[in-house]
Amino acid sequence: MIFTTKAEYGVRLMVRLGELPGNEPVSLKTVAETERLPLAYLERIVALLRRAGLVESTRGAHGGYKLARPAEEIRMDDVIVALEGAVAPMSCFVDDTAGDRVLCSHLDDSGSGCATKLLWTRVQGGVHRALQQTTLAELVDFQSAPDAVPGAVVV
Amino acid sequence: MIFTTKAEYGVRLMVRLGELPGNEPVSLKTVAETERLPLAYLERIVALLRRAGLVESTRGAHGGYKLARPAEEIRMDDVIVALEGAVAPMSCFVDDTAGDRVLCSHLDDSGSGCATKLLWTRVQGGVHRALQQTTLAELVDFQSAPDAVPGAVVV
DNA sequence: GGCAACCCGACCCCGGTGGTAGGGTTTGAG
DNA sequence: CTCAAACCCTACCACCGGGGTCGGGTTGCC
Repeated sequence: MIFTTKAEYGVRLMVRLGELPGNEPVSLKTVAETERLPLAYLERIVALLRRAGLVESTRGAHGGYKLARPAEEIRMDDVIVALEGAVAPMSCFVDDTAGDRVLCSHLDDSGSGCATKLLWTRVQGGVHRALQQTTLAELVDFQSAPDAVPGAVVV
Repeated sequence: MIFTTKAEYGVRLMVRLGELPGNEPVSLKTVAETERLPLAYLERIVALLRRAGLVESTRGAHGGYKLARPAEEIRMDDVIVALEGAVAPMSCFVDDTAGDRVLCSHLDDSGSGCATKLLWTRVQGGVHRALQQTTLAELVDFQSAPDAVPGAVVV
Protein backbone atom coordinates (compact mmCIF):
# COMPACT_ATOMS: atom_id res chain seq x y z
CA MET A 1 0.00 0.00 0.00
CA ILE A 2 2.05 2.86 -1.25
CA PHE A 3 1.97 6.04 -3.19
CA THR A 4 4.33 6.07 -6.13
CA THR A 5 7.35 8.29 -6.53
CA LYS A 6 5.22 10.64 -8.59
CA ALA A 7 3.59 11.77 -5.38
CA GLU A 8 6.88 11.95 -3.51
CA TYR A 9 8.71 13.92 -6.17
CA GLY A 10 5.75 16.12 -6.96
CA VAL A 11 5.26 17.10 -3.35
CA ARG A 12 8.94 17.86 -2.90
CA LEU A 13 8.79 20.03 -5.98
CA MET A 14 5.82 21.92 -4.61
CA VAL A 15 7.59 22.45 -1.32
CA ARG A 16 10.58 23.90 -3.14
CA LEU A 17 8.36 26.32 -4.98
CA GLY A 18 6.62 27.24 -1.78
CA GLU A 19 9.67 28.09 0.27
CA LEU A 20 10.83 31.17 -1.61
CA PRO A 21 9.46 34.69 -2.02
CA GLY A 22 7.34 33.52 -4.86
CA ASN A 23 7.25 35.91 -7.81
CA GLU A 24 10.41 34.72 -9.52
CA PRO A 25 9.85 31.41 -11.29
CA VAL A 26 12.26 28.55 -10.53
CA SER A 27 13.73 26.42 -13.26
CA LEU A 28 13.20 22.69 -13.12
CA LYS A 29 16.90 22.18 -13.53
CA THR A 30 17.55 23.94 -10.24
CA VAL A 31 14.99 21.83 -8.43
CA ALA A 32 16.29 18.64 -9.99
CA GLU A 33 19.80 19.40 -8.81
CA THR A 34 19.00 20.46 -5.27
CA GLU A 35 16.57 17.57 -4.77
CA ARG A 36 18.73 15.16 -6.72
CA LEU A 37 15.94 13.98 -8.94
CA PRO A 38 16.06 13.03 -12.63
CA LEU A 39 15.21 16.11 -14.66
CA ALA A 40 13.44 14.36 -17.52
CA TYR A 41 11.15 12.55 -15.11
CA LEU A 42 10.42 15.73 -13.18
CA GLU A 43 9.28 17.37 -16.38
CA ARG A 44 6.59 14.80 -16.81
CA ILE A 45 5.52 15.13 -13.22
CA VAL A 46 5.28 18.90 -13.21
CA ALA A 47 3.11 18.70 -16.30
CA LEU A 48 0.46 17.01 -14.16
CA LEU A 49 0.59 19.83 -11.66
CA ARG A 50 0.36 22.43 -14.37
CA ARG A 51 -2.66 20.83 -16.02
CA ALA A 52 -4.33 20.75 -12.62
CA GLY A 53 -3.77 24.48 -12.27
CA LEU A 54 -1.53 24.18 -9.23
CA VAL A 55 1.58 25.71 -10.79
CA GLU A 56 2.15 28.20 -13.58
CA SER A 57 4.94 28.13 -16.11
CA THR A 58 6.83 30.82 -17.97
CA ARG A 59 8.64 29.64 -21.06
CA GLY A 60 11.77 30.89 -22.68
CA ALA A 61 15.11 31.71 -21.15
CA HIS A 62 15.01 32.42 -17.41
CA GLY A 63 11.60 30.79 -17.27
CA GLY A 64 10.46 28.24 -14.76
CA TYR A 65 7.58 27.34 -12.49
CA LYS A 66 5.86 29.02 -9.59
CA LEU A 67 2.82 28.30 -7.44
CA ALA A 68 -0.47 29.37 -8.93
CA ARG A 69 -1.83 30.21 -5.48
CA PRO A 70 -0.24 30.98 -2.12
CA ALA A 71 0.89 27.88 -0.26
CA GLU A 72 -1.64 28.42 2.50
CA GLU A 73 -4.47 27.89 0.06
CA ILE A 74 -3.15 24.67 -1.45
CA ARG A 75 -4.56 21.55 0.15
CA MET A 76 -2.45 18.45 -0.33
CA ASP A 77 -5.56 16.63 -1.34
CA ASP A 78 -5.55 18.47 -4.65
CA VAL A 79 -1.85 17.89 -5.16
CA ILE A 80 -2.06 14.14 -4.66
CA VAL A 81 -5.10 13.77 -6.88
CA ALA A 82 -3.31 15.69 -9.62
CA LEU A 83 -0.27 13.46 -9.31
CA GLU A 84 -1.75 10.05 -8.66
CA GLY A 85 -5.30 10.28 -9.87
CA ALA A 86 -8.22 9.60 -7.56
CA VAL A 87 -7.00 8.02 -4.36
CA ALA A 88 -8.74 4.70 -3.79
CA PRO A 89 -7.67 1.89 -1.50
CA MET A 90 -8.85 -0.78 -3.92
CA SER A 91 -8.84 -0.90 -7.70
CA CYS A 92 -12.56 -1.58 -7.88
CA PHE A 93 -13.24 1.67 -6.06
CA VAL A 94 -14.73 4.42 -8.14
CA ASP A 95 -15.79 7.40 -6.13
CA ASP A 96 -17.82 9.99 -7.86
CA THR A 97 -16.46 13.13 -6.38
CA ALA A 98 -19.68 13.82 -4.56
CA GLY A 99 -18.11 11.81 -1.82
CA ASP A 100 -20.69 9.40 -0.53
CA ARG A 101 -21.52 6.80 -3.13
CA VAL A 102 -18.99 4.10 -3.66
CA LEU A 103 -19.27 1.48 -6.32
CA CYS A 104 -17.78 -1.94 -6.29
CA SER A 105 -17.35 -3.19 -9.80
CA HIS A 106 -16.97 -6.88 -9.17
CA LEU A 107 -20.55 -7.21 -8.09
CA ASP A 108 -22.57 -8.95 -10.73
CA ASP A 109 -25.14 -10.19 -8.27
CA SER A 110 -27.73 -8.10 -6.57
CA GLY A 111 -28.30 -8.02 -2.85
CA SER A 112 -25.78 -7.31 -0.20
CA GLY A 113 -22.70 -5.39 -1.29
CA CYS A 114 -19.30 -6.88 -0.83
CA ALA A 115 -18.36 -7.02 2.80
CA THR A 116 -15.11 -5.20 2.28
CA LYS A 117 -16.89 -2.10 1.08
CA LEU A 118 -17.31 -0.73 4.57
CA LEU A 119 -13.65 -1.20 5.34
CA TRP A 120 -12.30 0.40 2.18
CA THR A 121 -14.68 3.28 2.59
CA ARG A 122 -13.34 4.00 6.05
CA VAL A 123 -9.74 3.73 4.91
CA GLN A 124 -10.40 6.07 2.03
CA GLY A 125 -12.03 8.49 4.40
CA GLY A 126 -9.02 8.44 6.67
CA VAL A 127 -6.61 9.16 3.85
CA HIS A 128 -8.83 11.81 2.39
CA ARG A 129 -9.11 13.67 5.65
CA ALA A 130 -5.40 13.55 6.31
CA LEU A 131 -4.67 15.00 2.88
CA GLN A 132 -7.37 17.60 2.98
CA GLN A 133 -6.41 18.96 6.35
CA THR A 134 -2.78 19.46 5.42
CA THR A 135 -1.74 22.52 3.46
CA LEU A 136 1.41 23.04 1.45
CA ALA A 137 2.36 25.84 3.82
CA GLU A 138 2.54 23.37 6.69
CA LEU A 139 5.00 21.20 4.81
CA VAL A 140 7.13 24.20 3.95
CA ASP A 141 7.24 25.22 7.60
CA PHE A 142 8.00 21.68 8.64
CA GLN A 143 10.99 21.41 6.38
CA SER A 144 12.61 24.61 7.49
CA ALA A 145 11.89 23.91 11.14
CA PRO A 146 10.97 20.37 12.05
CA ASP A 147 9.68 19.80 15.58
CA ALA A 148 8.13 23.24 15.29
CA VAL A 149 5.03 21.86 13.67
CA PRO A 150 2.61 20.08 15.97
CA GLY A 151 2.99 16.74 14.24
CA ALA A 152 -0.29 15.70 15.75
CA VAL A 153 -2.62 14.08 13.32
CA VAL A 154 -5.86 15.95 13.34
CA VAL A 155 -7.70 14.82 16.42
CA MET B 1 -2.56 3.89 -4.12
CA ILE B 2 -4.21 0.55 -3.62
CA PHE B 3 -4.26 -2.56 -1.56
CA THR B 4 -3.73 -5.74 -3.54
CA THR B 5 -6.21 -8.53 -4.04
CA LYS B 6 -4.55 -10.38 -1.19
CA ALA B 7 -6.21 -7.95 1.18
CA GLU B 8 -9.52 -8.11 -0.66
CA TYR B 9 -9.68 -11.90 -0.84
CA GLY B 10 -8.34 -12.38 2.64
CA VAL B 11 -10.89 -10.07 4.19
CA ARG B 12 -13.71 -11.73 2.31
CA LEU B 13 -12.48 -15.06 3.57
CA MET B 14 -12.43 -13.81 7.13
CA VAL B 15 -15.95 -12.48 6.78
CA ARG B 16 -17.14 -15.87 5.55
CA LEU B 17 -15.60 -17.54 8.56
CA GLY B 18 -17.11 -14.96 10.83
CA GLU B 19 -20.68 -15.24 9.67
CA LEU B 20 -21.47 -18.75 10.85
CA PRO B 21 -21.91 -20.36 14.27
CA GLY B 22 -18.23 -20.91 14.52
CA ASN B 23 -17.20 -24.26 15.89
CA GLU B 24 -17.39 -26.22 12.64
CA PRO B 25 -14.45 -25.50 10.37
CA VAL B 26 -15.19 -24.45 6.79
CA SER B 27 -13.31 -25.92 3.87
CA LEU B 28 -11.49 -23.58 1.55
CA LYS B 29 -13.21 -25.21 -1.37
CA THR B 30 -16.56 -24.04 -0.08
CA VAL B 31 -15.34 -20.50 0.37
CA ALA B 32 -13.69 -20.47 -3.04
CA GLU B 33 -16.91 -21.52 -4.69
CA THR B 34 -19.27 -19.17 -2.91
CA GLU B 35 -16.91 -16.22 -3.29
CA ARG B 36 -15.85 -17.29 -6.78
CA LEU B 37 -12.16 -17.05 -6.04
CA PRO B 38 -9.35 -19.29 -7.31
CA LEU B 39 -8.80 -22.05 -4.79
CA ALA B 40 -5.05 -22.42 -5.23
CA TYR B 41 -4.53 -18.73 -4.68
CA LEU B 42 -6.78 -18.71 -1.63
CA GLU B 43 -4.64 -21.43 -0.09
CA ARG B 44 -1.63 -19.18 -0.20
CA ILE B 45 -3.56 -16.30 1.25
CA VAL B 46 -5.03 -18.21 4.13
CA ALA B 47 -1.54 -19.42 5.03
CA LEU B 48 -0.68 -15.83 5.88
CA LEU B 49 -3.68 -15.57 8.19
CA ARG B 50 -2.83 -18.84 9.86
CA ARG B 51 0.78 -17.88 10.51
CA ALA B 52 -0.48 -14.65 12.06
CA GLY B 53 -2.66 -16.65 14.43
CA LEU B 54 -5.91 -15.25 13.10
CA VAL B 55 -7.38 -18.52 11.90
CA GLU B 56 -6.92 -22.13 12.94
CA SER B 57 -6.90 -25.13 10.67
CA THR B 58 -7.93 -28.73 11.10
CA ARG B 59 -6.41 -31.10 8.62
CA GLY B 60 -7.69 -34.30 7.19
CA ALA B 61 -11.08 -35.10 5.76
CA HIS B 62 -13.85 -32.72 6.81
CA GLY B 63 -11.24 -30.28 7.96
CA GLY B 64 -11.11 -26.59 7.21
CA TYR B 65 -10.54 -23.23 8.80
CA LYS B 66 -12.19 -21.27 11.58
CA LEU B 67 -11.50 -18.03 13.38
CA ALA B 68 -9.00 -18.27 16.20
CA ARG B 69 -10.87 -15.63 18.20
CA PRO B 70 -14.43 -14.31 18.15
CA ALA B 71 -15.01 -11.77 15.37
CA GLU B 72 -15.59 -8.96 17.86
CA GLU B 73 -12.01 -9.24 19.05
CA ILE B 74 -10.40 -9.17 15.62
CA ARG B 75 -9.28 -5.73 14.55
CA MET B 76 -8.89 -5.30 10.81
CA ASP B 77 -5.56 -3.72 11.45
CA ASP B 78 -4.12 -7.12 12.32
CA VAL B 79 -5.75 -8.76 9.33
CA ILE B 80 -4.35 -6.28 6.83
CA VAL B 81 -0.88 -6.40 8.30
CA ALA B 82 -0.92 -10.18 8.10
CA LEU B 83 -1.98 -10.06 4.47
CA GLU B 84 -0.06 -7.10 3.09
CA GLY B 85 2.79 -6.58 5.48
CA ALA B 86 3.25 -3.30 7.31
CA VAL B 87 1.01 -0.63 5.84
CA ALA B 88 3.07 2.34 4.70
CA PRO B 89 2.06 5.10 2.30
CA MET B 90 5.54 5.34 0.82
CA SER B 91 8.13 2.67 0.18
CA CYS B 92 10.79 4.49 2.19
CA PHE B 93 8.59 4.33 5.25
CA VAL B 94 9.72 1.95 7.94
CA ASP B 95 7.75 2.23 11.10
CA ASP B 96 9.07 0.43 14.09
CA THR B 97 5.92 -0.88 15.63
CA ALA B 98 6.30 1.40 18.60
CA GLY B 99 4.33 3.83 16.49
CA ASP B 100 5.97 7.18 16.72
CA ARG B 101 9.34 7.13 15.04
CA VAL B 102 9.33 7.16 11.30
CA LEU B 103 12.41 6.80 9.21
CA CYS B 104 12.94 8.03 5.71
CA SER B 105 15.65 6.03 4.05
CA HIS B 106 16.59 8.32 1.21
CA LEU B 107 18.14 10.81 3.56
CA ASP B 108 21.88 10.76 3.26
CA ASP B 109 22.27 14.32 4.41
CA SER B 110 21.78 15.51 7.92
CA GLY B 111 19.59 18.41 8.92
CA SER B 112 15.95 18.84 8.05
CA GLY B 113 14.08 15.68 7.21
CA CYS B 114 12.36 15.36 3.89
CA ALA B 115 9.39 17.65 3.69
CA THR B 116 7.02 14.91 2.74
CA LYS B 117 7.57 13.12 6.02
CA LEU B 118 4.89 15.08 7.80
CA LEU B 119 2.37 14.32 5.09
CA TRP B 120 3.00 10.58 4.89
CA THR B 121 2.92 10.34 8.64
CA ARG B 122 -0.53 11.86 8.75
CA VAL B 123 -1.79 9.64 5.95
CA GLN B 124 -0.44 6.58 7.66
CA GLY B 125 -2.12 7.65 10.85
CA GLY B 126 -5.43 8.02 9.08
CA VAL B 127 -5.24 4.56 7.56
CA HIS B 128 -4.05 3.02 10.77
CA ARG B 129 -6.90 4.47 12.76
CA ALA B 130 -9.51 3.42 10.23
CA LEU B 131 -8.24 -0.16 10.28
CA GLN B 132 -7.81 -0.35 14.01
CA GLN B 133 -11.25 0.94 14.83
CA THR B 134 -13.01 -1.54 12.59
CA THR B 135 -13.65 -5.07 13.80
CA LEU B 136 -14.38 -8.13 11.76
CA ALA B 137 -17.75 -8.33 13.47
CA GLU B 138 -18.73 -5.01 11.98
CA LEU B 139 -18.00 -6.24 8.48
CA VAL B 140 -20.00 -9.40 9.08
CA ASP B 141 -22.96 -7.35 10.26
CA PHE B 142 -22.57 -5.02 7.34
CA GLN B 143 -22.74 -7.79 4.81
CA SER B 144 -25.84 -9.41 6.20
CA ALA B 145 -27.57 -6.07 6.69
CA PRO B 146 -26.11 -3.08 4.87
CA ASP B 147 -27.50 0.31 5.83
CA ALA B 148 -27.88 -1.11 9.31
CA VAL B 149 -24.33 -0.21 10.20
CA PRO B 150 -23.66 3.45 10.89
CA GLY B 151 -21.27 3.86 7.99
CA ALA B 152 -19.88 6.89 9.66
CA VAL B 153 -16.14 7.02 9.75
CA VAL B 154 -15.01 7.31 13.31
CA VAL B 155 -15.61 10.84 14.42
C1' DG C 1 19.73 34.31 -33.46
C1' DG C 2 21.21 31.65 -29.92
C1' DC C 3 20.67 29.59 -25.78
C1' DA C 4 17.89 28.45 -21.81
C1' DA C 5 14.17 26.87 -20.51
C1' DC C 6 9.56 24.65 -21.09
C1' DC C 7 6.98 20.95 -23.71
C1' DC C 8 5.78 16.27 -25.61
C1' DG C 9 5.59 11.71 -27.55
C1' DA C 10 7.75 7.14 -28.04
C1' DC C 11 10.30 3.83 -26.08
C1' DC C 12 12.32 0.51 -22.56
C1' DC C 13 13.65 -2.33 -18.32
C1' DC C 14 12.33 -4.53 -14.27
C1' DG C 15 9.91 -6.25 -10.23
C1' DG C 16 5.77 -7.51 -8.16
C1' DT C 17 0.97 -9.07 -8.55
C1' DG C 18 -1.87 -12.62 -9.50
C1' DG C 19 -2.03 -16.58 -10.62
C1' DT C 20 -1.04 -22.13 -12.05
C1' DA C 21 1.18 -26.83 -11.60
C1' DG C 22 2.13 -30.51 -9.13
C1' DG C 23 3.18 -32.49 -5.70
C1' DG C 24 3.18 -33.84 -0.65
C1' DT C 25 0.98 -35.03 4.36
C1' DT C 26 -2.77 -35.55 7.66
C1' DT C 27 -6.99 -37.79 9.10
C1' DG C 28 -11.92 -39.10 9.18
C1' DA C 29 -15.11 -42.48 6.96
C1' DG C 30 -16.32 -46.99 5.04
C1' DC D 1 -6.72 -50.57 5.65
C1' DT D 2 -7.63 -47.91 2.24
C1' DC D 3 -9.41 -44.02 0.04
C1' DA D 4 -10.51 -39.49 -0.56
C1' DA D 5 -11.04 -35.01 1.25
C1' DA D 6 -8.93 -31.67 3.01
C1' DC D 7 -4.72 -28.95 4.33
C1' DC D 8 0.15 -27.68 3.03
C1' DC D 9 4.23 -26.22 0.26
C1' DT D 10 7.57 -24.99 -3.40
C1' DA D 11 8.52 -23.77 -8.00
C1' DC D 12 7.21 -21.62 -11.93
C1' DC D 13 5.16 -18.09 -15.16
C1' DA D 14 2.64 -14.03 -17.74
C1' DC D 15 1.43 -9.62 -17.70
C1' DC D 16 1.28 -4.87 -16.41
C1' DG D 17 2.49 -0.57 -14.38
C1' DG D 18 6.18 2.12 -12.21
C1' DG D 19 10.12 4.58 -13.12
C1' DG D 20 12.56 6.14 -15.88
C1' DT D 21 15.39 7.63 -20.80
C1' DC D 22 15.79 9.74 -25.53
C1' DG D 23 15.15 12.82 -28.91
C1' DG D 24 13.18 16.13 -30.53
C1' DG D 25 10.12 20.45 -30.74
C1' DT D 26 8.58 25.33 -29.31
C1' DT D 27 8.87 29.61 -26.85
C1' DG D 28 11.05 33.92 -25.71
C1' DC D 29 14.73 36.87 -23.04
C1' DC D 30 19.52 38.88 -24.24
